[in-house]
Amino acid sequence: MESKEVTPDLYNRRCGSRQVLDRIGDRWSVLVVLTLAAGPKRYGELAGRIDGVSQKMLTQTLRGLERDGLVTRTVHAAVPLRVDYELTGLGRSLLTLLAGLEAWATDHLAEVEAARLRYDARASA
Amino acid sequence: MESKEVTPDLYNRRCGSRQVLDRIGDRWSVLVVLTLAAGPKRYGELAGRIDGVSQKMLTQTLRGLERDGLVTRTVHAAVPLRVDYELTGLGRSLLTLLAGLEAWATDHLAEVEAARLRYDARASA
DNA sequence: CGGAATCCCTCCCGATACTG
DNA sequence: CAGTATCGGGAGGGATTCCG
Repeated sequence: MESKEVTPDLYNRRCGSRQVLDRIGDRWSVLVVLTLAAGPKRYGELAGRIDGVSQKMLTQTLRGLERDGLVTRTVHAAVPLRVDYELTGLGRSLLTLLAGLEAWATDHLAEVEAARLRYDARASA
Repeated sequence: MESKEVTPDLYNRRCGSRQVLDRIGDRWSVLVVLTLAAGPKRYGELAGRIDGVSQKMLTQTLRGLERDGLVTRTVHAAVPLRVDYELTGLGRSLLTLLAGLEAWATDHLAEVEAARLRYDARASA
């Protein structure tokens, strides 16, 4: 039998918690979840809001989030077709943390950029 | 002049905050920072602790973190060579958030896995 | 011990075209 | 409008070898 109750080990690549982290680490997942923070959005709205994402990656990301129970996908049988995506309770619980990351990125952007300049100056010296 | 105070837009791929998020989103960066939470660690200690990371990726990740001002690299001129890595103040400020992610991954692992089973069952039906 | 450099291959992702 | 299918380039990342 495979190990199980050995304290979820993020550092073990076979541990599920590592896989969860991998999804969070996905470039687009974070942006999609944050975009859905304000409420349900249509596919096209997401595509328009998130700069640089291809339709393929957006679909793939949404499927992954849906599979993990973070978003729901609702098809409205109309013409033209309409599909809404919305955060689940689980998704919203993650949203809190991701919003924290967004805030951190914004708040410390200047420090990070300053550090980069310093580092690059040294490297070229 | 380039724009500046226009509210950093995470969704714009050219915005620096997006680049910061990309680094956070890096698979190994998160694990390295979390590993350094307990205090300074040698290169070899990091390599041994983080399952699945190659020496190349570990070095590359550490360079990136150092460049962004999240960790410091200290060389002790001894034989054999000894190099310590340690979180900076900036790194520790991020650590708080990452620890939150780790906790989330652990706490909601079961829910995510359950959601996956449900999704996969539907998909194959 | 802690890297740097090289080779090489996978698979991520974007662009395009087609379907319901 | 909201996808699926397919193809191809390129970067990411592993294994190996050599250096200080």
